[in-house]
Amino acid sequence: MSWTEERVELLKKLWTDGLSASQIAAELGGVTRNAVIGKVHRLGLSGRTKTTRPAAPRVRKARSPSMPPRPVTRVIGNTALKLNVVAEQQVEAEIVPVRTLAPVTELFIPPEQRATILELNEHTCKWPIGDPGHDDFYFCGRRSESGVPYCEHHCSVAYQPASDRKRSKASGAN
DNA sequence: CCCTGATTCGC
DNA sequence: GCGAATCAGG
Repeated sequence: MSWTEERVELLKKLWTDGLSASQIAAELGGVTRNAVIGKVHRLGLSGRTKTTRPAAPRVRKARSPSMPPRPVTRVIGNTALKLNVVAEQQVEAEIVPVRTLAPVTELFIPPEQRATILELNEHTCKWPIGDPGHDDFYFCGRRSESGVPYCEHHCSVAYQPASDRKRSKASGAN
């Protein structure tokens, strides 16, 4: 493929939007990221304005490698009641499908990095994108550390500290 | 190993 | 001008 005026314009737009060379290459199709970078230099676009994020989004590591973070069930008073309390909450959790995280601005995932559920494995990010049941539903599918369910970006989203989320203060005690 | 952009150099 | 190969870095 050649650098038509259209493709150059799209390249300029995506580059100044802060997409990486490989993402742009995927978007354009028919070119490699090397080609994109080469073109960017020839156009004199290199050295993006400071809006560029540091390569990969830095994230804190998932705490315990084996055990995913989980809301702690606090037991006040007679700890002998603990098991019952947990059991009740689990039952409730099954019938109340809620994602309480605040809406997140999704990354742009190039189409060829996206994964269907059948393509997920221990090395792929399992972050769902879109609505299940719609045909535009897919999973992030980027590389994740072995055994870690999400890529770096979605780890940082999934394990976002509670202090960063919108707080819904429970009014009454209980 | 995954990724990033930068540079070189034969075509 | 183009882009694969390579380099340097996170």
